Amino acid sequence: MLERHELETFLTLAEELHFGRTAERLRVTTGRISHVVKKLERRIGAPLFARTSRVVQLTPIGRQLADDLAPLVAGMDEAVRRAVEAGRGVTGRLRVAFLGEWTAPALLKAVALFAQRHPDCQVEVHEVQLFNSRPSLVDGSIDILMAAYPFDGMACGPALLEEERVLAVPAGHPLTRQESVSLEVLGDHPVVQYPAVTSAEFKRDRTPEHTPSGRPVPKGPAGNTFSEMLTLVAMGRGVLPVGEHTRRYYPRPDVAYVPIRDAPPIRRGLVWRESNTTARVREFVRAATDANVR
Amino acid sequence: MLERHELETFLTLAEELHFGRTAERLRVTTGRISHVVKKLERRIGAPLFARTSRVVQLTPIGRQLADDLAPLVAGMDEAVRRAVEAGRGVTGRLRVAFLGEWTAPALLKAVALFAQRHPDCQVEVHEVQLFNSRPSLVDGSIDILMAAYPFDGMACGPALLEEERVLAVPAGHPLTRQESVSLEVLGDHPVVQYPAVTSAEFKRDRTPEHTPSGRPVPKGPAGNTFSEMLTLVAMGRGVLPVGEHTRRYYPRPDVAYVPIRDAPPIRRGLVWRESNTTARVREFVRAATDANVR
DNA sequence: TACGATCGTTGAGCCGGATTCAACGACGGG
DNA sequence: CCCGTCGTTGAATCCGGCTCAACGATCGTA
Repeated sequence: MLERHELETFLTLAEELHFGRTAERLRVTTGRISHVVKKLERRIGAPLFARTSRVVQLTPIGRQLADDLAPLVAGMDEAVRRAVEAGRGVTGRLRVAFLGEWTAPALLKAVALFAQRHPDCQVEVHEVQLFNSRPSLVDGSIDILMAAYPFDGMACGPALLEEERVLAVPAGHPLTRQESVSLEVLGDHPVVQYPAVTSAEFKRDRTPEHTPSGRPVPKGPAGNTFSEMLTLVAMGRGVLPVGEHTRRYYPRPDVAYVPIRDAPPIRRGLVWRESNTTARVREFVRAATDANVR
Repeated sequence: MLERHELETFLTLAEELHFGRTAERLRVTTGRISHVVKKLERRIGAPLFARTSRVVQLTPIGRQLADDLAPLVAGMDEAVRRAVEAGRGVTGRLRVAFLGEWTAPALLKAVALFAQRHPDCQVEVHEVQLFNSRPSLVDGSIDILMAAYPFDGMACGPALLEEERVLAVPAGHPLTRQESVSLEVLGDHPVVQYPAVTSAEFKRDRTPEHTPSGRPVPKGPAGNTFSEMLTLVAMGRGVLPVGEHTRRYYPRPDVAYVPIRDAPPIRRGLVWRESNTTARVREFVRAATDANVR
């Protein structure tokens, strides 16, 4: 296998047939060209160029080699160019998705800014559900997802949305008489569980196994979708800490919400497959940050 | 354009999917692999491998690049291999030729030894004439020629045959009464000239323009072939210094030969195009030397 | 014919990047 | 919980890519 500089030197000299011009094109000295060609010829075992101080020409072996190598080198350049375009270029297509329609506005602001900055890159906006959000990222059917943190095993950008947590309880539940509750109350009621497809880390964040003081939290039944989980709450099968947006976006007469005073806010932002960290993705995250963080 | 070590590192890792084995195969440390891959990824602008400390896999961009590059690199290796085979290998076909049948035995001894040493290389023996000897070498229709020195612009091996010079004169010429003559006598008689196709250096060696003492040598007519030149001598149009083999191989009753006492011997050996210095050629020259020089 | 201009060659020497080395962090399994 | 396996990281080292300057060969020109 030849070194890059050997390939470049040989092919350029084969094209120019002149040491001076070859050296100039490659930004080196003629001495370098001479050395490299000589070493190549020693390696091949025969002269590649027939040269006097007046004229340089390819020998038959040299011509054969040049004809063989030129298209291969061009192909390599093209392959690398394509890879760089895929990785560094901000063109082509970018598929972004949201999970829960109430997060769509923030995503659309990001899309607008990104589209303005990169008119050559086509953006598709999709919606995914809880059950297919991770598979969509893993199989590449979407590039970026606006989702709630934590989102295990994915790269994530800065938080774009924050909201306080509230406790969903059945309408008329005794807790509704309080202004706010502490996380400690989770030790006193079964807590509805997220479905198995969500990550352990996510579940620990939303439905902890212990209260701040260390008491175990009784596990209630699990739902397959968020609506199903709220229905379980309405049925009196348990309580569920949720974001306060739920008040507005899931208005149900059979469920009431009580602020949780000592829980950190829920953060949301963009997540994507680590191995899909292309310039497109980085640029979209930057646009989302610029558009949503004042 | 990627460096050779980048190509090798990337493709080997894409094959092994394991830093340790890749490092072992390439005889470097794993740190090196890590550095090179990281630099490549910085250049491409996106991850090429998705790696944890347990598993290494290609990203889509990495797979695309590997699939693109692998056949090109294989093609380059193959092209270089072919060139090395043409330059360094002693196989294929070698065309050797003699000029003047009396030199054939020395050439055939060389052919025999070469064929014994390199049974995989087919040798063809041809005969050329004065007028087409140089063109045959230049256009590649023969690789090596057994010829008299000097042979301008060609590479040559060690002298294989030496012979004393004699002066060809018309039968009954006054010089035939002498045991030997000096080169000085060339100043006293027209000298038959070699044809224009022969090189200036060769003509200076055979038909000098000045005697050793500096007197000019009168130029006689030129012949197109050696027989023609001897005929001019027979016709009394001039004299001609020749090798003593002429006595035996051109026995003519109308030409006599007188030894020249102060001329260096005529040397013959193998000549070939400088740009055709392949291993085949070098090996044939070596065989010829071994077979003919005691 | 001597001179200058143009070109490729050569060998010594310098410098930067290729490579190593050793310490470190991450992850799974017994 | 510790240990073994793996990949990462940054400083140190060293080799080879490259320059530089002198040289030789060749051709046009005064």
